[in-house]
Amino acid sequence: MKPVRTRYAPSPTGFQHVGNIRAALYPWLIARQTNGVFILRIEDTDQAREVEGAVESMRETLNWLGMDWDEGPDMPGEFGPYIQSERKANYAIWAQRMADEGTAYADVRTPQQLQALRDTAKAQKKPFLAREYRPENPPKWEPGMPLRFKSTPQAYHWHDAIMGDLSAGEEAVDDFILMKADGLPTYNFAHIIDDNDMQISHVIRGIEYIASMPKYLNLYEALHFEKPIFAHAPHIMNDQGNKKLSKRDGAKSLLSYRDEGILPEAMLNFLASMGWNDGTEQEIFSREELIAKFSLERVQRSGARFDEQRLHWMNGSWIRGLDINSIYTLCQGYWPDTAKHYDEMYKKAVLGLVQERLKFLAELPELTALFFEDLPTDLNLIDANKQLKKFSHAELKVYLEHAMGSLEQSDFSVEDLTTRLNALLESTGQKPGVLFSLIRIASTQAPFSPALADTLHVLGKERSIARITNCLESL
RNA sequence: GGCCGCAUCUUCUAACGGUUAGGAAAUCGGGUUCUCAUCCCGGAAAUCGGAGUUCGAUUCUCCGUGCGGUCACCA
Repeated sequence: MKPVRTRYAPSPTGFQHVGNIRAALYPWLIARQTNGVFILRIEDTDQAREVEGAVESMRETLNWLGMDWDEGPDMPGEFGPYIQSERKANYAIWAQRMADEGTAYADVRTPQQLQALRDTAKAQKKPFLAREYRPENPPKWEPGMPLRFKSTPQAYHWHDAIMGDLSAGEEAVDDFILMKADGLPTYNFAHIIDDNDMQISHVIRGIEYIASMPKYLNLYEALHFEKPIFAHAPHIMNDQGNKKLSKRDGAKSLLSYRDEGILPEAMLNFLASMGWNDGTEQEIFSREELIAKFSLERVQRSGARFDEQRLHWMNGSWIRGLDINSIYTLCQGYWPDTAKHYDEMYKKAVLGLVQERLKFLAELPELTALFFEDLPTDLNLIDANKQLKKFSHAELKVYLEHAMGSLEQSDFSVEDLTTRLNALLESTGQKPGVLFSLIRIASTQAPFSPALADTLHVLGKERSIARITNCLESL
């Protein structure tokens, strides 16, 4: 068995979104579970589409997710360089060899001429096959001229590790451009040369390449290259389910999910479980479990729709599993401005109360504002409350004053507060829905908050009493 | 349009040819001494259609239909 060597080979054309990165996740998982090698290769043969900073942002994305690579632009290996524009000499050698052998020919026709041919075929309702329009006396190929593969039409049956047994007729095999007029190879040529040079064992990529497989298979044979294992993963579709996820279609950068406070573990879990499961009812998988359990054979053959709600649920689940120190570290940078005057111990106490409510870290300010600043008294909260609106302000004031009497005696430990709150229920003869709502609103001025005794405890005696006094004055 | 592929609740999905078609998200109802959330209990919710093979089909075959991908000197 050949050593496992997989690769992720993005083009530096912009940020990485959910669709792209899943094409990196599968080969990474395969490499890691087999103690194989994961390679990062930059496919920058289309200079026109290149975007400044794209490589850096891609690197940042992979780092965030903890997807490390063993060979790449910044990790020299014995098969480098790992940037295609630096491998021109390699392609030139193979191009020359094919031209000499006659398995490729110079094609100096202009794009306009080619397009005219296609248009004619289309007008005649005939499929256009470049191999049916080979130039009669092509010039001898020289670097700088477009070079076109001279295919040998035949039908193919092949196996795909995800899609299963596939086949296509010979009409799917055609001549295609290997070298462009700018001296650079096309993807179709470069990736096959590189995969061979780099001894890639598994070519794992998106399903958009499946239509080209017959052509690639034909080229492998012309080159006498050994074929790797192929695996084509279905697309992740947009939330309407009608298109593959793409930047044009509004797909978000993966880094923007990081910025919103999605945990890398959750993102990895989510990405992997869209289109894959281990056959059990397990939904939450750690990085290690994913590495141990993932298999291409169990990847779904149909596209999956991107469901952000499910991502949030999964992220909340990961957040709940964190210990307080970890979550405190992660929350740096997400606190409301008003939190800057508070110490670590206080913030950790607050986190303890809101942790189970957090779906993503950027929600922190709205969930915790009440712990860091006194919100303006808002009697609407009382008037709109379905338990409290039945009472007059005067009646509520009596209850609240009564509660104050007891709270002023409290040491504000959770235990004492709980005892007192319960006692208050008896002495007023009131339901918790009324009494606790009243105290909660008076002391937080927030539409919702964590459990009452816990909240009062963290807020502290001085602050709680002051807020209730304030509310009392407004009633 | 040609070629290739896919098809289970709204969504992500499970189910050696034999199951009351399972789980999770979302949603609805109830409980956990207030709210929000967590947690627990419960409800509603699916095999695209038609033939065929078979004692028996979500599962195998064929035909429709729908959806996706692809037909560049882009990847």
